[in-house]
Amino acid sequence: MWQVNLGASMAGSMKPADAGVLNPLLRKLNSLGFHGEAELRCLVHKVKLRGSTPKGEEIVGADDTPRRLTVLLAGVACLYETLESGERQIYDFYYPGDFCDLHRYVKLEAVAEPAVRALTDCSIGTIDYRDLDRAIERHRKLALVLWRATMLDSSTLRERLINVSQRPALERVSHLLCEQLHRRRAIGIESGVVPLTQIDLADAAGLSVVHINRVFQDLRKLGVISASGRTIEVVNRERLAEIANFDSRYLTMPAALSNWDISAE
Amino acid sequence: MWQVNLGASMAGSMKPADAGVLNPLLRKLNSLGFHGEAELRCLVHKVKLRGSTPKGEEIVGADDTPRRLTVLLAGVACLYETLESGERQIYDFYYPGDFCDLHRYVKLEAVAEPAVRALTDCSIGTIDYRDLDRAIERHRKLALVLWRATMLDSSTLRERLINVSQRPALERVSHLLCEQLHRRRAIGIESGVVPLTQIDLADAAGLSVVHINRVFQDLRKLGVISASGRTIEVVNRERLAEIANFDSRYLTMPAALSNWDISAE
DNA sequence: CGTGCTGTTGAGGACGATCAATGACGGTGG
DNA sequence: CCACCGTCATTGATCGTCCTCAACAGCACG
Repeated sequence: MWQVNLGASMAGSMKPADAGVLNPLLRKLNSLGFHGEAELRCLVHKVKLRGSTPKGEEIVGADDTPRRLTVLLAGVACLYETLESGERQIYDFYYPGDFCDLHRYVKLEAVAEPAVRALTDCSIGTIDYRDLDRAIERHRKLALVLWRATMLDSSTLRERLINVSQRPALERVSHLLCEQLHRRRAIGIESGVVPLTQIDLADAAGLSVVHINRVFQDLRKLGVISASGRTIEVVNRERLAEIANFDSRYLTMPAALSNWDISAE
Repeated sequence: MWQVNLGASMAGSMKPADAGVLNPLLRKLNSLGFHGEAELRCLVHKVKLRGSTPKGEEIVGADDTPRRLTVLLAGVACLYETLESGERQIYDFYYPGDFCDLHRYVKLEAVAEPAVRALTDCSIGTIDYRDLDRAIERHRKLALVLWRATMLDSSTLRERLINVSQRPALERVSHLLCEQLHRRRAIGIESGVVPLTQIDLADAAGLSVVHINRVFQDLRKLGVISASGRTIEVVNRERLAEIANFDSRYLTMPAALSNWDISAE
């Protein structure tokens, strides 16, 4: 774990080594409406890189007392909770640039909260709350931007509820796959591979693994996903989106900036 | 619609007429960790009372361009969405003091968003975004407080997802009822009456009305709810909570204040 | 005194869960 | 290189929860 040094360089022109690592975060902040070199640097400056977290490992525990914000920089993780019954419910997936535990920043106090776990090998960065506090103090718009980030999560969560509550299995799984593809594309990954297991999808869809598998057979028969071994690969996005009745709007934040731009800057 | 005048009086000592109306909001802000006369007055001052909204009426439309924040002052409302299939999914219930459309404040731009509808006769108040912006500017902690309010909504939403995704019907309905009782108690209503229809519960639980009805029969046989006609009344809370496996923690915000108290005041 | 909305009841059927094996793959250590 | 093990995927059979359709009853409203 070491402090990132951006030097005098700007985000976009960072030295390749650092730039590559933190780019997802910059991209994310941008998509949330946080532009401007000074502001960006102010926050990105404070990111401490933590080692990589192997697949299956916990990134944020349920009872951790939060002292810093976690940002996913590479890999795929999930927000989840394990119920008394032993079932795991996945609330959300995280991709590079996503904040893993923003919900704890405003809540504080170690109430049992959902945890975050690596679904593939991940690498993460952290920002101490103290640094975050100071950054917000300096650039008030940052509070709005982070708030917006949590509202995007809410939006995803609502969609997840619809998915689980209303859609039949085939549509449900398709929808989930569509979401993954869309989010990966948003961070520059064009491939149709979804690096999750059927188990992960089951826990997100609220279906049994067995049934997920049967749905996969159907999707293969429909020529939507590849029949190859382990890895899930979508080979026909259009068809998939049709089946899923997918509307990606819930995943993106409208570009318009808030009143805060006028009144609070 | 008229501007509330608190005069020189403080929140707690307002003239009965006004005090009664705005008390739920004050209570809510308090529970979110927003104390202090000046701060409270600053915001409450700006509330404009709107007439009462009859049961069934829409309070916030799906495509409304938001210009003001809506606060529920009396009655019960819900956040919902109507799907292509015609099904209604209820995401959350609102009780007096709750903000109905805080999610729009940070999102802006008229994307289709969930709407809010009155489930009983309601009365609401509004705060213009401009006033809200100014209040936040003056008392920075207010941004945190409102952010926290949205995070509480998220918490409820996660619980709703668990409910729909993992719990069998009897437990599911019981859980929903427990939540209503708990939230009503939090605003000072001790009665066991839940002023919702079976239809409302069905749309929140993701179950058919028919099945909800059957679950109700069971709950009556178990002596948990009254057998009387229309109104739903819980007569044995303990039993209900047992059945539901209810843990109310997701509904309340830990009292602890944020770092912002130190760094941003 | 109809007309709606909500609640109630019955019958039949579908979707998905559960249980129980088996297969395939990848990594590990001998 | 092979044997072993754990994880993940696959398949079959059975069962149960909940849905759908359909009809009717009750209360509340104008």
